[in-house]
Amino acid sequence: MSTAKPTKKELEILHVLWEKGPCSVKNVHEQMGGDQNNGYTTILKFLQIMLEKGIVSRQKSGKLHLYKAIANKENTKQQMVDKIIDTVFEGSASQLVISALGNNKSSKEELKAIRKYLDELEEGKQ
Amino acid sequence: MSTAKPTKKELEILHVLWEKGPCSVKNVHEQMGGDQNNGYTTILKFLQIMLEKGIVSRQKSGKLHLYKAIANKENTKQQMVDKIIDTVFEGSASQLVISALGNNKSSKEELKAIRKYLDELEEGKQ
DNA sequence: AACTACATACGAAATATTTCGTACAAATAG
DNA sequence: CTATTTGTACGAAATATTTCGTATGTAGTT
Repeated sequence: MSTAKPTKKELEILHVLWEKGPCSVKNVHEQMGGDQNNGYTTILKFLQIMLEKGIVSRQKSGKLHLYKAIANKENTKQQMVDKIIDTVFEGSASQLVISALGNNKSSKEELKAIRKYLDELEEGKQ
Repeated sequence: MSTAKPTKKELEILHVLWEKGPCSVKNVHEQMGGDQNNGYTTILKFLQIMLEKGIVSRQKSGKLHLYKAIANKENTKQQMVDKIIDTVFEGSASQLVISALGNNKSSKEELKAIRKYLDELEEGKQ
């Protein structure tokens, strides 16, 4: 149906685009820590590949290109979670949830938020 | 610290080993749908690679080898979930949980199980 | 002994992902 | 005008993942 799953590096780039909105290659490169972490043309190449794959769109702005994520953050995350439920948890979302909470790092506030969300879900099911 | 993250195919194989316990190459191959899906030597090669990487151990049994997963299912899943929380959900487990339940496919029973788990967790926090 | 059945080992091809060098184009500074 | 700066395009190398062909070894059969 929708966009192919991003690779690890593509996901990093998407995070920048989600966070900052449309970016030039330079913007993305800097946001990702500059030459310390990636060559400039590496990022450029990725954005070009992602353009081909339909993961991002672009638009000329003066002499440079601004790249924009096509898929939104929520959908993409949703897809990735659905996939992990499928490949790792044999289709059981609750197993994933339990595993997610299993590291015991969630604060009381977080647990509360989840409970609230459960309430809303169950109301919806009536 | 622990085992390197398994690749997609390695994970498939691990699932078989977790499910069935120690297996011969043939067992794994068959469990994964036989020649329909993978050549016999493909599975063999993977098990050998996984042996090198320390993901599985093996033991001679008569003239064949029995391969056994070293990392257990729970730890491995836990690691993968922790990683996704980190790379995709910026460290927030509750965001992942909400996303996991967001596809609305969870049954009432599943939701109930989660609620119960939350109860246990919170008791533990007192 | 030769044949077959069932195993393992090894090397290498096919594909996907990641990285970057080099060439080229346009605008601007000296 | 030449040099520099700032940008894109392209090709190809490096690495990781996936797949399988071929060689070889060991029992058991005929």
